[in-house]
Amino acid sequence: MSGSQKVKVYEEVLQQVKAYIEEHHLSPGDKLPSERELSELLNVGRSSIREAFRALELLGLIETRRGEGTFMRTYRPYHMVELLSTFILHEARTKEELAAAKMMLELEVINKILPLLTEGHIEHLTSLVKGTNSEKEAQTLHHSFFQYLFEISGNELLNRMWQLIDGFANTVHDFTFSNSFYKKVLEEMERGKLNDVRSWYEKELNLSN
Amino acid sequence: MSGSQKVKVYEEVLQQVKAYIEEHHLSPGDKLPSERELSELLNVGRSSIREAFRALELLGLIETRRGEGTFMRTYRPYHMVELLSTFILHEARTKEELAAAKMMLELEVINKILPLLTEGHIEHLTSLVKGTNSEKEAQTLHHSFFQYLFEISGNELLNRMWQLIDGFANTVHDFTFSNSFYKKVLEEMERGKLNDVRSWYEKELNLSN
DNA sequence: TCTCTAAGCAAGGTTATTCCTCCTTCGGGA
DNA sequence: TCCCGAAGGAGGAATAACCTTGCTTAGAGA
Repeated sequence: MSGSQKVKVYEEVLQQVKAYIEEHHLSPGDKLPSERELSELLNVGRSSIREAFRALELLGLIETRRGEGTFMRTYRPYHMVELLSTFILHEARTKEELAAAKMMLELEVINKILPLLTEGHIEHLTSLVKGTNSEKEAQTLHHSFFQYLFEISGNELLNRMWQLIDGFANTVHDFTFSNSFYKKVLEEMERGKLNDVRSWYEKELNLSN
Repeated sequence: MSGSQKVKVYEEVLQQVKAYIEEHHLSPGDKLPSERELSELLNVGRSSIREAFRALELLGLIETRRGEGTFMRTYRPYHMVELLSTFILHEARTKEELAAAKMMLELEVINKILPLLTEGHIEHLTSLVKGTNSEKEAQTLHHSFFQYLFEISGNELLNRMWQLIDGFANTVHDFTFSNSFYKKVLEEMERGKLNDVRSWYEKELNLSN
């Protein structure tokens, strides 16, 4: 007969919690109602609340402290990404999609900050690159390099999208960029031109494949 | 006892499940042990198993079918991306950021499909644009125009991201593009050049501000 | 023999209860 | 004033109970 469109209670709870957060304008650090309170408020069992909370916790959106309560959290994808990594290593298609999204975001942020760049910015970035010699630090360099760019851009949304994608991408694939990549980017930044960065970027990707 | 045994049971279960999957070489479609079985096997309550399963389900790694069991699933990040996005967007959604993200995605998809374009694609897009005369249909045109491009690109992740941003953007602000915008885009597509699309795009945004 | 139906069973869905542990608070005594 | 301990609040966890769904199978009837 009619395909059971049954929405699970914990999914319903997720939506309700989301609505609650919006309604009360909760920000990171703010306290959510206790499991028992929510249980009564939404007329569902405490277990269902817990199932929803544990899912949100794994995503990194909330934090629950025993004896204290459950709190909003500034988003950190760390926990979830680590778990996912072991499951999705073999799916090539999503791997490519992740790489594409990552590249898009990183090229975009470079493009966006071009008009905002100051001497100080360039110096900071240069010192970042020059301070990195070992292979080990390469991934850290990449992250802090672009993190700095996103901070300059001031676009929180793009920044969060990037952090998420970057986390995933790094578990699936080792994006290692040669030191010269950053140097070239810096050179072009100083000239205010970025037309060729894309092609360099793509070359780097091929190298590390 | 050193007091705080910080690791929650459901987190332990996550690791055990991961180990089980690896040990038994489970692939998408394969069945996991039932909640009750796992509960006995790992010597934890069924609630804890459920908390772990619900978290995995939300991540998109497993699928549970009532009365049947729990099964491995081919990973699709889109489910989770959706939930995350609503939270992330809630934290950081200014009109400008949404517009920037939207523009980035739309320019990106144009760029990505350039090498893939055929005569048929161009014709389809042209007929879309020419068939739209009224202001009312403008938003629909924009959506179907780019939806078609994303389909050509085949990148599900970018498509998903765009749909989310587009949905949000449209609720916050009316992005209306003049008909000539699409014509220009099509012209440049045929030439295989896209350098100037960005500037047109930005002009359109200013017009509609 | 074939087919349809009803019973049984397995599995998830949901809730309620109970007990435990940890943290915060608050009040009394030194 | 300061310190300590009891009480209460909140999450952590286990367990039992009952429901719905879907599959399987045995049996009755055509």
